[in-house]
Amino acid sequence: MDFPLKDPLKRQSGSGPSPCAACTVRDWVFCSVLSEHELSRLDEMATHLDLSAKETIFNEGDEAKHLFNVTEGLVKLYKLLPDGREQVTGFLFAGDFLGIAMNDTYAYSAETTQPVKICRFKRSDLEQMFREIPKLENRMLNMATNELVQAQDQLLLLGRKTAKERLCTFLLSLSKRADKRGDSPTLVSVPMSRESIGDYLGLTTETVSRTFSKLKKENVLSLNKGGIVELHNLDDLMGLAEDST
Amino acid sequence: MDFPLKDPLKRQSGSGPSPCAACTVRDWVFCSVLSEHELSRLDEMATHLDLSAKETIFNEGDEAKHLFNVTEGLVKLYKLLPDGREQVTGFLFAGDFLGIAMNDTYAYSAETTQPVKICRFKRSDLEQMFREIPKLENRMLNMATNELVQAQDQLLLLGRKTAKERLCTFLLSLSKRADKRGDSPTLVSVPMSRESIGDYLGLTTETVSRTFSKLKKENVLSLNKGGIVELHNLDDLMGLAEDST
DNA sequence: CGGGATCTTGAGGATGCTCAACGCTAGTGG
DNA sequence: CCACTAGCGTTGAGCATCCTCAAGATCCCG
Repeated sequence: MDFPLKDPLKRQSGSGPSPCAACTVRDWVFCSVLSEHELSRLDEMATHLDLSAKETIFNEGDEAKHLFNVTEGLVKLYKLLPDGREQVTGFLFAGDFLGIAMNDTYAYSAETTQPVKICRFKRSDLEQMFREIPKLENRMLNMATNELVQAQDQLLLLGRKTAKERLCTFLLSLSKRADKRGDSPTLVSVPMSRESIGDYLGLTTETVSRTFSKLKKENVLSLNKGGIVELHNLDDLMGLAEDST
Repeated sequence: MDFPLKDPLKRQSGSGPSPCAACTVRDWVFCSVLSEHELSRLDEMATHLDLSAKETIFNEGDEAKHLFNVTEGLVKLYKLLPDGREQVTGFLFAGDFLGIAMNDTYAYSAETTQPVKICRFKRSDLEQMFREIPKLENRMLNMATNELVQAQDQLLLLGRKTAKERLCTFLLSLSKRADKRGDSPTLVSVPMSRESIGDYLGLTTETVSRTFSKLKKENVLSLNKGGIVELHNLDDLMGLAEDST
């Protein structure tokens, strides 16, 4: 186990005195239920970190001392089998919370895929805050519930969908997220590698690439510059995501 | 959508005046954090139901009015694709809680596999109780967290494991549950059909059956009468569950 | 003891994987 | 500013695992 964040001060982001108040993703995250006063207390607890691409945030099995909030960039969560096979359990974008699925140790590894800005909290600090602010605990339960629903959708995908259905489902979910952020739902940024997509969808790099090509040929999408995928018809895509016949 | 439990009184179990106090699974479920007084209040909220095999408890998309506690039998949770493909997201045994993964509507369907005894609570009643008893909400968050960890293990299984590894992982989890209940971890009851196992593991009935036969031939297990599987060596099985080479 | 459902086994086939080569692109350093 | 290169993406051929379809065996319940 390595502890890449052992000396966080060196890498702390140089933001102002109260980063939380200026946080661009504040309304999307669990902070949204807090008052100004509570927020400033959260501020004191938070360590703000800047990470570059391909850095390990923590490893599966590490003692779960921290919780995180991603404020910028892309984080990959994954589990490994002894022989190296990898299953990506999720991608975290700006505004996503990290650290729900765990007891005393992390149940998966977390690694940056792109440069990332992240707020780190001591677990004990947050748990103390939960006890004092019940609505915060309630918010956490809600978030856990949502994650569980998502995980179950992913079980259906991995257990029963074809390669084409899997990729269409994935693109659709990226589209929905983009829409929620206020970005275009048809010009979607796909910032992760083919390999990571494969590890998320239970496929190989090659099958992901081939399936992209097939969808391009069928005029479902275009592959633009800079990892931008243009989705030609979201309704069609929704059909393809559930039943590719 | 059908509502098979519309007239619960007809089917209420004939237990004594305070079934919760006599509940055989009490210590395993969320009730365990409650005092005697709180428990009797829970009693008043609960409806105790007896169901036979293959009954629908609720369907995916139904308004989530109730939460449940299974006290006896076996419940199957599943999701369907439009063309009928099925993914089982979990099996619930005595002591398991039902209703975590949902917001306003159920995210999956629930159906009895064997005759089942179940306690039903109105969601609004329980939520009121959560507000009054924070440790209950905390317990729910814990349970949700555990389910999430399990779901992620299942993602790894469905995305990256071979048929043999999947079946061994499944048998091992049944063995662990049996052990926790105080039953033998090597003489494990497998009360669900090959088809349900397949729908849980992302395989077909035939592949499940063939894989059982293969494991039998390799002397990993025996298939005894009455759906009892004898596991010959749990350590070997743990190896096979992660790496079948 | 009979019969329907479940389980097992077999043969053939399809989807997705492996191995391999090639093309593209972005980042680097001259 | 451009050429180089390493990593990533694409495409192809052959193959393995698991699926489909089908028939028989077994179990369990009435």
